[in-house]
This record gives sequence, structure tokens and C-alpha cells, in this order.
Amino acid sequence: MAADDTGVAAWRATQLAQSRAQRAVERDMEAAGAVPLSWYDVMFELNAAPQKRLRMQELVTRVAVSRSRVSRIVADLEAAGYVEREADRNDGRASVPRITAQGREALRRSSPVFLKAVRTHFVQYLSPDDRPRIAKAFANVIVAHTPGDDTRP
Amino acid sequence: MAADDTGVAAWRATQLAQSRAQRAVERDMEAAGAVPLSWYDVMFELNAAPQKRLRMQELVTRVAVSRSRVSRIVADLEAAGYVEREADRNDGRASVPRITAQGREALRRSSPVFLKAVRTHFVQYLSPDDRPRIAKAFANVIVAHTPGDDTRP
DNA sequence: CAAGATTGAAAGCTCAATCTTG
DNA sequence: CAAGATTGAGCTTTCAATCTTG
Repeated sequence: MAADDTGVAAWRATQLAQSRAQRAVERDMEAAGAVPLSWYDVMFELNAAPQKRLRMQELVTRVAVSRSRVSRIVADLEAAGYVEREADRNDGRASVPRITAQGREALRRSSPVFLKAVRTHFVQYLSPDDRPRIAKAFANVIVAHTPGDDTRP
Repeated sequence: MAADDTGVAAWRATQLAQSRAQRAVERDMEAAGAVPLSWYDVMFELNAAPQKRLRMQELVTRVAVSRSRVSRIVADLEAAGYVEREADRNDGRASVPRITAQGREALRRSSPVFLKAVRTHFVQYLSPDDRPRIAKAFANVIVAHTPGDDTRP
């Protein structure tokens, strides 16, 4: 039990730091007239993808919200003109959102706000050593919770 | 900008790892009939406090949810008999929840479930070196977002 | 009138059910 | 009948307004 202390401490620190920093970033983005953080995350992933598009399933594995939430965010982005849905030639079930020129423009405008907010509220407090270390450590947690790797019923 | 890469990578990894691990822990606790994670967090902090009690304001600085959310959680805990509210002799405005014997019992029962879930879904994937390092690094983020330290209008 | 705390209204998010296609 | 995705219903969380006390 006592041997778990540092593990539980890491857990609690992660919860607190993440929730506080996230709320601060969201506030900054709203105050600056940027897109909401949830929109930003989705558009960022689409923009980084090979053809500026991703199947919904792929998208879900890259962002921190549930499948149904992603559906609604993409619907909102589509209504805003930031995303268009394409069909997959090989699989009619799939829905493949792609970021539009307008969407890239919105992303471009929001990007400095996002980067500054993340730096101000989060990155600034981590030593340069810690940054890649944290990214790498958490990558292990993430893959463990990514469908396909797990022992699932 | 390129110099920020590791910082942003740390940000994204933290968001993903935290949200996935938290949902997994919540599922395990519910499946095992333990108290919800949000209840557990609040009761844990009350139990760790000097007199097994804490002013609402103090409590808010120790958990990862908003002031109003803590109000509602404490109300629910009170309804469940896990917490009682006391008045502060020196300040009639304050509300001072204290964990009851029943609450401590519930905490005791849920504790192994919580610890196992956190180990299984989170701690296990961090190297023993990383654990205290992450806790320490994020402590800086947390204090920066704790009222009183900040330059606030 | 400021500070501690609660509450009403609304937004965010998820689960389970559903729809569609392989 | 399984897999990809969306949707309806409902719980969770927050924001802003309110109530109470210093």
C-alpha cells in the first residue's frame, strides 16, 4: 500500500493539473474569440491527417471525448462550414469528415491563441526535461486504453 | 514555435491519458459497487483533514471540480449520511462539512477498489522514476492555478 | 458592499437504442 | 447478424444570479 504512494500522488496531481489548466485554456480561447477547445482538437487532428480527413473511428482514437460527442462536434463543425463529410468508396457505412479551407482558416486564426494559452497555463511550469518525459510516459497509458490493443470481451 | 513541440505534445498526452484513465477507473468503481469517484475524492480529502472536516472553500482547492459542483456533491453525501455540515463559530457564512463514521466506512470499503483501478489503468504504465517526477512537475501547475497566488483583478 | 456558499438554467457529455450497410 | 455511425434521453457540470453574513 505504502509503495503505491507515489503512483497515487501522480494520479491526483494529473487530475488536478489537467482540469485546472484545461479550464484556463478554454477561458482564454473564448475570451479571444477563438474556436472552442473541443472544436480546435478535432480540426487539428483532421488537418494533420494524410488527406485532411479521417474516418470517425480514427478520429475518436485521437481526441479525449466519446464517440457520440465526436459525432455532435463534427455536426456542429459541418454547420459552421469548417468540415465536410465524404463517403468512403470501399465502405458505405463509414463517414469521413474532411476539414475545409474555411476550417483551416479558423484553425490558423485560433492556433496562436491556443499555443499561448497552453504555454501560459501549462507548459511554462514543466521543466524542459519533463516535457518529453511526460509525453512519453503517458503515451503508454494512452495505447493501453486504445481499442484493439486491449483484452476485450 | 517548433521549440514548443514537446510542450504541446505533453499537453495532448496529458489530456488523452487523463480522460481515458479516469473513465476506466469510474467504470471499475461502479462495477464493484464502490462510491462514485467524485464522492471518493471529496471524502478522501475530508478524511485526510485535521479534524476530518474542511471549509467548502478549502475543499474546492483540493479537488478537480468547480465550487458549485462541490456544493452538490456534499449535499448528496449528506443525504447519504456520509457527511455532516457544521457551522464555523468564527464565521457564520462558512459551511464546514465533516465526514461521518458511516462515510469513513464507505471510504474504507471503496479504497481497495479505487487503488486497484488506479494502478491497473494508470500507475502501472508509468515507470517508478516517472511517478514522483510527474507529481512534482504538476504540483507547479496546480499551485499556479490556485486562488491567492495568482495576479487576479 | 465584499465574501462564502447555494441554486436555477443551460450547456456538455455519455449510455444505450437505433439506423444503415457489409 | 456484426460494424460504423448517429440520435434520444438523461445525468453531470458549469456559469451567473441569488441568498446570507461579515
